Amino acid sequence: MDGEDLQLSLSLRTIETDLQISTQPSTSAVEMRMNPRAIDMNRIPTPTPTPTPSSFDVEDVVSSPNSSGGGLLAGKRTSAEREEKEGGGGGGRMSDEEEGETTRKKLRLSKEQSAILEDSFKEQNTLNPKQKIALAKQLNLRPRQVEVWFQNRRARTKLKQTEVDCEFLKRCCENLTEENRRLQRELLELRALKRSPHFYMPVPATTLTMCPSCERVEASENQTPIPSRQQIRL
DNA sequence: CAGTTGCACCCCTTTACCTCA
DNA sequence: CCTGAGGTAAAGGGGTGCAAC
Repeated sequence: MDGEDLQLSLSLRTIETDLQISTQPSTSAVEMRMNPRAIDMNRIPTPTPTPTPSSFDVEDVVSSPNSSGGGLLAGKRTSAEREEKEGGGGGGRMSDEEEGETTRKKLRLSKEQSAILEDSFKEQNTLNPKQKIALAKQLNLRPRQVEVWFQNRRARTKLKQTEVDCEFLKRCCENLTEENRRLQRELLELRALKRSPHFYMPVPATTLTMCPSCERVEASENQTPIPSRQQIRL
């Protein structure tokens, strides 16, 4: 599935779930029960009287007049986001009064939102701007939130993969250590055998060659009584 | 054509908040 | 009820690619 297809499927899902979302409270009743203080940060902060769910999208999309095709918005600091920040949303310190109203609260994405994001991530772990906007609209989140979620998700994936790789290398290391111990033991045994007076007696004109893969010692006729370098070095 | 600038995007690290044992 | 640990949304900084000038 290429980007365009994903885009189409996302758009379709947007339409589908828009219908569902519109009939559902954005903060689940369960969440509110669990945390009565919870503010519904999943909703776009819209000026009070007439909440228009899609109004932010319009502003966001037009926010970057310079953007050429690939970069409608998101990324580091779009003008819309800067405005958002300066308007009091973001990191900078502000008065207590302001804080009470506009401080970014740590939101918890609803299970439904997380599930949809996960599904999208499974399809594609990066989003183009259009997909991001569509997904944001579908989830009733800001595009920047979707983008951040994908960034964090990629980071989590990478961390997990690193852990798996680390575990694999650890096992390799253990196996090699064990193999090393085994070879050391074998070496000692062979040295002891070499010191034994009967070592050369039974097979005077024969040398011992060990196959490194099957670890079998094979006796073979040899013209020279002295083993070559390729043969076992004791 | 090379250099500069602005923008968008990504990754990484850190911070701040939330949840749970 | 308090607290520390773990999870995670979000911020901030640095690097890179691209288009316009």
